[in-house]
Amino acid sequence: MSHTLGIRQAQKQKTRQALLDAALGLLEEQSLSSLGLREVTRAVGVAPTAFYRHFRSTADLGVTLVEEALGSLHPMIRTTVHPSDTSDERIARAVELIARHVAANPAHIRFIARERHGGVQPVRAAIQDQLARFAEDVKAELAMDPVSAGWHDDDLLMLAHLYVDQMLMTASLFLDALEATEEERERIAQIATNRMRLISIGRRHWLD
Amino acid sequence: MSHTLGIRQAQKQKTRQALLDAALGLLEEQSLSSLGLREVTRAVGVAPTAFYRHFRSTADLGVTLVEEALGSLHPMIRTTVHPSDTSDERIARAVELIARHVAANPAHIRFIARERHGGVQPVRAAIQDQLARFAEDVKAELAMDPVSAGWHDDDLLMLAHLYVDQMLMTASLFLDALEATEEERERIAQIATNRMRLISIGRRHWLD
DNA sequence: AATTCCGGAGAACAGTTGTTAACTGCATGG
DNA sequence: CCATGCAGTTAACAACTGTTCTCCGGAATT
Repeated sequence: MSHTLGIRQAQKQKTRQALLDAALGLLEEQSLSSLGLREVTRAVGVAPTAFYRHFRSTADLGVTLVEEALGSLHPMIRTTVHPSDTSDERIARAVELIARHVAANPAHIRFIARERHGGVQPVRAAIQDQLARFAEDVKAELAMDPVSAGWHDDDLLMLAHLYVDQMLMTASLFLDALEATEEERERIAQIATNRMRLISIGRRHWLD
Repeated sequence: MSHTLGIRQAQKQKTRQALLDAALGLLEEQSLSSLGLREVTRAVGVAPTAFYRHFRSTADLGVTLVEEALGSLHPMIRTTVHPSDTSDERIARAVELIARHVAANPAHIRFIARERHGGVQPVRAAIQDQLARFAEDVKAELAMDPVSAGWHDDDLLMLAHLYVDQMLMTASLFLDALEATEEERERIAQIATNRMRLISIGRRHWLD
């Protein structure tokens, strides 16, 4: 099935990835709406015009970055929310997993948090789209849980979105604490855990 | 106490406000990190150099905008969260109030949501600072409620931050639906209400 | 082996940016 | 009434931007 692509397309994808990586790096200290295409090509060491061989504009590149950052995260989300063990265990696992993911891919997370409400409409739309898909995933997993018996479909989706937003908030908190001490990060993990716990408690008593 | 300032300082504050207003308008379709000072002065109809009489940089202007957008909101927050009537009544009142505030000041809210994780550090810091103060306000009001008896201080602050974040999320949702139909906005209000309700339920059963 | 394809380079374009310096006119305080 | 202060102007600066067109070299195709 997998066709080893010629050295031509290989080179193309290589510079394309270099452009994406360079852009992601530059976006740590600015927003996408101020990212110039020359800036990116300069960072890669390539002519400005080469940019057009890969992206129509920086906004287009941004949409690709959204895909790169969130596209492969769906399985991760599903297994995390999957109702297998205790609620508290699940929460602890989720917080731990978020902390690891942020530490491993800080630039991607920062990009998403920044551009979710950023100044470039297509990118905003792409992020909203991915987050909505996350919410659908979460909803599907929540529906399997016996706790969700008797719930309205709308309320289940509401809760799913609440969880997704919470995960992003948590990620953003860890992001700000990347340079901080171990104790500080532990404190943040504790707060994030308690937030999730409180929401889960609300969930259990929703139908009272 | 109030000293009517001379026609000199009056004119100065007038153009200063014009700069702020023009910037806020331009920021509806871009991020602060891409806002140029010439762009702003051009929109006002004033020489580029005049900008320096009022702000050191666009980042400086941004910090002022944060103050303008959030500075006067503290009393509003306190009275909204104040434990006077039923929890459900309080929530309905809060959602209604947020909807009105967003409809009345969309640009300010958009600016805050956008720059909260935006690319300009001083502005980010100013927003975080204001939000932290909101959380302190909310915590103080929550502490008055008998429901909060026996709560740890940390958990009370955790809940306060959760409420603050929730308000901003709700505001952002209303923002995206400004152009939408009345029914759509009503649907969003319903979802936001349910989110708050679920959190409040979690709060009531926190000490179980 | 000859030809086509195409990622990237190079140069040039009109227009933009932030910042500087020296100025002008008018409200202000003595 | 006159001298000072100061908001805003004008002009100029080097540096930067996105985009177009033309070209090159080497991989891909025939």
